[in-house]
Amino acid sequence: MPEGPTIVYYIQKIKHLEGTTVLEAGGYAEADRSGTTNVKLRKISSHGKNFIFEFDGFFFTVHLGLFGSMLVNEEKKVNASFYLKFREEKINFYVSRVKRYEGKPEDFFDSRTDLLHNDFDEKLIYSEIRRLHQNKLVGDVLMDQNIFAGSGNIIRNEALFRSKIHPESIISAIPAQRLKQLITVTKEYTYEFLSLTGTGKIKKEAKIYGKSTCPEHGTEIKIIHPGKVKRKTYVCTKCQKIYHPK
DNA sequence: ATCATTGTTATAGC
DNA sequence: CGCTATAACAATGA
Repeated sequence: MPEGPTIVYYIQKIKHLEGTTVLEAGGYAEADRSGTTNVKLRKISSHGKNFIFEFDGFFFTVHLGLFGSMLVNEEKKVNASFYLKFREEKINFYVSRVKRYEGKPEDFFDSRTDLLHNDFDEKLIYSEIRRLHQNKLVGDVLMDQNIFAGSGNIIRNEALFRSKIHPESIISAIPAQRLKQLITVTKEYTYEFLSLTGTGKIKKEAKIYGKSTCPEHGTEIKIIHPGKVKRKTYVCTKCQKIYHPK
C-alpha cells in the first residue's frame, strides 16, 4: 500500500531491467500497448506515486492506488492489471491503473515537485503554496499531488505533527518560517518513510499516525476528518498549533 | 463476516 | 463555471 517512497522502493528492485528488451506488455488494464513487443525499455523512473516506464517516443505510468502492489517473477492469485515480460524476468502489477503518454515524461511531470527527486525545490514549493493555496487548509495542501508529489496520508500526518502545526490551519496565517520548516520536515520524513519501507516498521515508528496518546505529553490524540481530503487525521492539540487569520 | 485502509477519478448537484 | 459531496473501483488483513 503505497505512498511515494513505496514506488521508489519497488523501483530499486527492477532498476536493473532498464535498457533491456521487453518481449511483451500485457494485463487487463485498458492501455494502448502497441509498439511494446521486442523493444528496449529505455528508462525506469518515478514521479510521486507513479512508476514511469519509458520507451522510444512514449511511456507508461503505473499507479497503485490504495490496494496496488508489484511482484517480480512471482504471481498472485488475482490477474495482473499490467505486466512487463523480459527474457528472464517479469514485473507484475496488481490493482493498478496504467496510462500511456506520447512524448517524454518531462513534458508532463515537473520533478521539482517530487518529494523524492533530487530536483525537489523547497523554495518553489513555498512560493506555489503562497500563490495558489492561501485560503486552504494545510492538511489538504499536504495531500495535493501537484504540490507534494508522493505525499500520502501517513506522510501528511507525521509531517504536521513533527512540525507542530494543526492540520486545520489556514495557509495564509502560517508564518513564513513555520511553513518553510513544514516543507523541509515533509521531505525529511518522506526519506525516513523510504528507509523504513520493506521493514514493516512504518506504523511502529510513526509518532502520531495510528497512535492514541501523544509521545510528548501522553495526552489524548484526537481523530478528525477535516477539509476536502476527508482522510483520517490524528492531532495532538497540545503540540500542534492552529493558525487562523484574524 | 465485517470493517478499515499508505488513493484517485467520474459524476451529480447546487 | 466552480465548488463539493458521493460513488465507484478493488485486495488484504485484523
